[in-house]
Amino acid sequence: MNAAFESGPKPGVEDTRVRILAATRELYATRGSRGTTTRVVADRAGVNEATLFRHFGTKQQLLDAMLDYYAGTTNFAEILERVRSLATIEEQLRELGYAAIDNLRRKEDLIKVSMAEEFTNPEGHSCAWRAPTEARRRLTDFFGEKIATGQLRGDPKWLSRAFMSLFFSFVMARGIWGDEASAREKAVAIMVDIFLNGAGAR
Amino acid sequence: MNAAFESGPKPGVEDTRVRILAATRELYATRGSRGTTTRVVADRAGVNEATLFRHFGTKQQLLDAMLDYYAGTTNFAEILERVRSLATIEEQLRELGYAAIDNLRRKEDLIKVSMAEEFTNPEGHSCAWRAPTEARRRLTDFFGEKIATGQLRGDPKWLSRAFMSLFFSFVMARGIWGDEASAREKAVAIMVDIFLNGAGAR
DNA sequence: GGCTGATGCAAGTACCCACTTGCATGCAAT
DNA sequence: ATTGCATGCAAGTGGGTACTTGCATCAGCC
Repeated sequence: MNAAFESGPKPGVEDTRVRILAATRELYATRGSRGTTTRVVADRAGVNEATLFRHFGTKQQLLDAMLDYYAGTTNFAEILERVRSLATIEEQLRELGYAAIDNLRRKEDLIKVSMAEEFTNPEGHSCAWRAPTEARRRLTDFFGEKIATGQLRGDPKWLSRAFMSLFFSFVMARGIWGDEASAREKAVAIMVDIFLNGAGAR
Repeated sequence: MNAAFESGPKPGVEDTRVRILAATRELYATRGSRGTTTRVVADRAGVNEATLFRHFGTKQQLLDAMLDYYAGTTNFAEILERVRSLATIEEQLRELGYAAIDNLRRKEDLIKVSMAEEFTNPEGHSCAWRAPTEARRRLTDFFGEKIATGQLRGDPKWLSRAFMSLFFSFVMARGIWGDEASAREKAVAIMVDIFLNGAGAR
């Protein structure tokens, strides 16, 4: 029986799990944890509600499993590899900006909801922050090297914080402010310019 | 009968309203709109549940009234007045940074929850964004002047966006990243420095 | 064929919630 | 004193929700 998965469940089982997790994510992102009802999750997953409980035991455990499944770390090391191959620091920062925006957008729904849930639920599922935290650590290291080689100045921890802030807000506040949704390239160019050279007149 | 409030409700009535609104804010901020139950609101306000409905009709109307009451605009014009009296642009920007952080912190709870609710609820109570939107408009104007006088360069809309991003994220992501909660002054100094002069080595 | 384990199905339990109703109370203006 | 109004109180209604249970089905494996 599927020798590749020695101790794992049968293929069909894993499939059910994933369908449930996907449905959970959809609902969690659009209705929040309190708005996510087990019944609707089961329906959307094309699965009986009892099956859902047989798999995950509890609604809370289901939510935890979902966040664990979807908020996994992005391969930031790989991105940095690509970035390092670029010639100028402007190009490198722009590439990082693109990566930041793309990754944030991919999980925008989860991040927004988790941000509030963290407030809203005492025992917040903080695993939604695993990826950003990891990214920031690596970015701090990267900026540390840049400072060492004289391309940047300042405290790498604060630089990474400022840099990520620029793009974090760009994604998160997109709906609030005038949008200009298509302006990804422009946004990156401007933010990187400000980050590198400042807004002061020269 | 209390000639000062010709058509208004009696003093005791207004008091009840406010107590209910305060309790609603507390709960909304810590449990989200779905987690805010009329019963608990009434209890916390020291008021009968029926009274709550007699005042606001509907839970939704209560939430709307609460957000309208608490998310009112901050007097940004006044802040700009104070800012303009400062000598250097560094000082002015720092003062703006302080104001941004203070205002955001004062409504941090509402903002975080509203950010998710906007996703979570189709007809989001977008009035939570009134103040930030207003602030950004005025900040854009302010930066426009600075560009005209040659103290800043760039597009005022993007400058205001970048500037606010720096502080928005500082407040919103405080819990996520290493915190350094007390670092308000340091944060402002560093963010303003980056905004004005960039992080590029000089 | 017989066993095992994942699933479907239907009904049920024990809550919780938004919202209502009818009546009593107490305060304040007239 | 009487009237009006805000409020308290207690019970209730209709609906939703998390979670359970018992049984039938159907697949693959021995």
